[in-house]
Amino acid sequence: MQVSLQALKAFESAARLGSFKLAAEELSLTPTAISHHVGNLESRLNVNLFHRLGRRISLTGTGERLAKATSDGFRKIDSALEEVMKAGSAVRVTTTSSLAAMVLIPSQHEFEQANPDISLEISTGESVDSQSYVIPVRLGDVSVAEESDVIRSESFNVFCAYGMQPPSWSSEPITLFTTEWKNRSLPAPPLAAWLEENGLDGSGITLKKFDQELFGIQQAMADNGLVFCSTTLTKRLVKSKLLQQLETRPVRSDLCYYVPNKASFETKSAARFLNWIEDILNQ
Amino acid sequence: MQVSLQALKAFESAARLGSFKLAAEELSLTPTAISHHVGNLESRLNVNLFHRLGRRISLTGTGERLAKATSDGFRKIDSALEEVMKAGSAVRVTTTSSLAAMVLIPSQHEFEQANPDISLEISTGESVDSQSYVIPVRLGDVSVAEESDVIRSESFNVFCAYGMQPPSWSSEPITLFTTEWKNRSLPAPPLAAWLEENGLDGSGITLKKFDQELFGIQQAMADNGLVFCSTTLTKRLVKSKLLQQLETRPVRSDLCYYVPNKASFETKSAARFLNWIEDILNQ
DNA sequence: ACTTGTAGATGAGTTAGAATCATCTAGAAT
DNA sequence: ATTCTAGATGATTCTAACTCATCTACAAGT
Repeated sequence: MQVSLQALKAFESAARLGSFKLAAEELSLTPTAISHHVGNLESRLNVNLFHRLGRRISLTGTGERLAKATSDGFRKIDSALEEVMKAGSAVRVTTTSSLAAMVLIPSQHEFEQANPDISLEISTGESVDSQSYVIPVRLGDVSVAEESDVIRSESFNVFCAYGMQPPSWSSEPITLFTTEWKNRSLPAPPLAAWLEENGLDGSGITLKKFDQELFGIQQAMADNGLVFCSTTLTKRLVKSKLLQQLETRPVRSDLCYYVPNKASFETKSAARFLNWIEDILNQ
Repeated sequence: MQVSLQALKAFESAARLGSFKLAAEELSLTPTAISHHVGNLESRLNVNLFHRLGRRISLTGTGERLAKATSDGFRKIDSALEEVMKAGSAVRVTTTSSLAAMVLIPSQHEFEQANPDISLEISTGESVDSQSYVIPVRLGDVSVAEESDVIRSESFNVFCAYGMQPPSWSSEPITLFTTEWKNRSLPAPPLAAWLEENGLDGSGITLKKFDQELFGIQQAMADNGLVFCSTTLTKRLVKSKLLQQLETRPVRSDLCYYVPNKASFETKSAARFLNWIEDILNQ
């Protein structure tokens, strides 16, 4: 290349700010460096870019044209770069309220401790800014998700508050919280399969339904009944003795957590997050 | 600055060409340098820009986005630069047919000998590409042109072919070529003033008019008569003994050659040309 | 008119980082 | 299996970018 890009950057800055001194400050250089760069540029192009009126400078016509183009060009490059840098330094995740509240947010601090250079942002609901660079962790049908995108297949079981006496299924009346998704295309929690697996007929059970697993789990923790829900969401609560799993056998469901196009996330931060969450969810 | 512009340029080139090797050729570097630059960029941004499939590379999504923006940005800068460089290495001049044919073109070679780094392009008529960077040398009214833009005030006199006997104004019938500009707003050649200055009454003179001085001068050189015209145009012909000036007194006119906004031409080439032509025209 | 301060130019000297070289690896072609 | 090509990696070299020291020109106080 004929002229150096740094010289152009120096010129662009000086042109925009109307001063070598200010340009030097902006680029963390000395005014001398700017002067050299601009001089170099002018002699290579055989054109005066600035009028020198003693110690005051002003753009020539040619200078103005060049400045406009370089400013536009560098601005374009800078903004793209900023985008990419944002993507590299932070991981943004959207997911369901339940996974966020029960798993991600409680573990957020731990992740950031282990990865001090990455800031983790967790949000729920539809991502407002439908930017790329946001990692969606979705709950969906295993048959719909790409196999390689799945990070956790869901099993279901029944849980109660920690330290409670597990109920005798036949005698007492039992309140069981479960979930009915707003989104009807999602497979329902496999309650029937679970009853069968555990030889129960479900008589004496009063079902109460929420549209998010989160709420049922909270009810169970408050000892207002049992909850039939995902083992993924409860693992942490069981470990920290806020919830206990009944001595029943869990059943697999058709639900899974998956990240669409998991392999398409190129940042090292994203890769670290994805490895981490897969570890967390699968023990 | 966080990332170096040269690294971006290397990346842009590699992305566009799909190969480090080709990028290296384009930028006159070694493939190693490209590899280092891209690697550096990736680690600074914490993002993979290329998939490495063995010895084949392909852009990641992020890489593609960044490549698009950088390509656009650099292209913009490059094209502006090219414009400016063209302006710096060549001088383009438009002027009247007469000045071009009688003065500029005959001296063109001399100018290029003296300024081997500058190529001089001369054209006549309206400049088709009304680009800036073209220097118009106009013939006009001194009272219209800015004083500082004037490069030559016109004087008029009568000329004949070299070696001819100057006519005796009273006895013989005389053919005198003169000019009537197509553009009627231009001051006419000061023939009346010239006759008065030289104590002649004009009887016995047959006037023939062209719309360009050029033609009258050619007629005179072909010894078909005398020509009343600009001393500027004929100076060279007189010096090279193709034309001779009569022993009459020249008269000043309101015409002049001028370059609109002469001071606005910032290239060194333009400045050299303007100095040179001013020298030529004023001896 | 004489300081004083500021912005930039200029030339010499220093140094960071950019490029190369040497070496290595993986895949493609023969 | 061998060879060839494209790229990665690490050590070394070297250029050009930056700074420092010095100088000039102008502007604003005093």
